[in-house]
Amino acid sequence: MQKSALEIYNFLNEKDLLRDSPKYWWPNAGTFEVVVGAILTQNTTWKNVEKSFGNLKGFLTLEAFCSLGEEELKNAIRPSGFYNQKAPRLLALAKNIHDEFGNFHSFEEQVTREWLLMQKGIADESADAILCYACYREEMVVDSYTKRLLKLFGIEFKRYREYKFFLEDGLREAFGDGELNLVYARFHGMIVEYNKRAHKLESLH
DNA sequence: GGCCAGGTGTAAA
DNA sequence: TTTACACATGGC
Repeated sequence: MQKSALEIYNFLNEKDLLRDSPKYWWPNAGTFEVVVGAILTQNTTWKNVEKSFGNLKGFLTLEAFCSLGEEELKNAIRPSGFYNQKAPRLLALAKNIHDEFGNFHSFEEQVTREWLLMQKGIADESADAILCYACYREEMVVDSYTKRLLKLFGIEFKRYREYKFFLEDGLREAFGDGELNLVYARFHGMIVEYNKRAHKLESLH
C-alpha cells in the first residue's frame, strides 16, 4: 500500500492532468501576480481569486500594486474572502519587496525562504508557492490536497516539512538536478488537478 | 442551509 | 508544542 514519491508522481503523470494548463501549471509563473495569487488563494477557491484579478487589471505589477490604497484593494479582492486581513498584508508585503529588493526581478533572484516567512500572511505553503512558481526555485508546495492524496496511499506525517522532504527527496533521486523546479511545479499542479477532478467525479481511485 | 475552498495568526492550555 | 478559533466570499 505504501508508495514512493516517484510512484505517486507516475500514477498522476499517466492521467494527463495538465493537458489544459500552462507549462508550470500556475498561471503567469515568474511574475508578481503569483505573489498576489498565493495570498488570495489561502483557504479560497481559485475561481474567486480570478474574480479579484479581474478587478485588479493594470495593478498586477509590483510598482502599480504599491500605488493602491487599502480600501481600494479591499474592494477589489472582496470576492476572495478574508479581505480585511489579506489587503493590509498584501500591501505591506509589496512595500517590503519594493523597499528590500527594489524591483520584482531582484526579488525573484535574491529572496530567501526565511525572508518570506518573516512576512505577515506568509507561512510554509505560501512561501513555497512563491518560491516555486514566482521565483523558479526547487521548492515543492504541500497543501491540503497533497496531504489528502498521500493519505490515500497510506502516507501520513505530522509536520509540513516531513511531507515536503518526502516528495522532494523522492523526486530528486529519480530526476536529478536540472529540471527539478519544473518537476516539483508540475507535481503539485497534478495533485491539485487530480483532487479537483476526483471531487467532480464523486470518486476516482 | 450547511459545508468547503490551492491557509495564517493569535491565544491559551 | 498542540489545539481552538477567527477570518469571509461564493459555489454546490
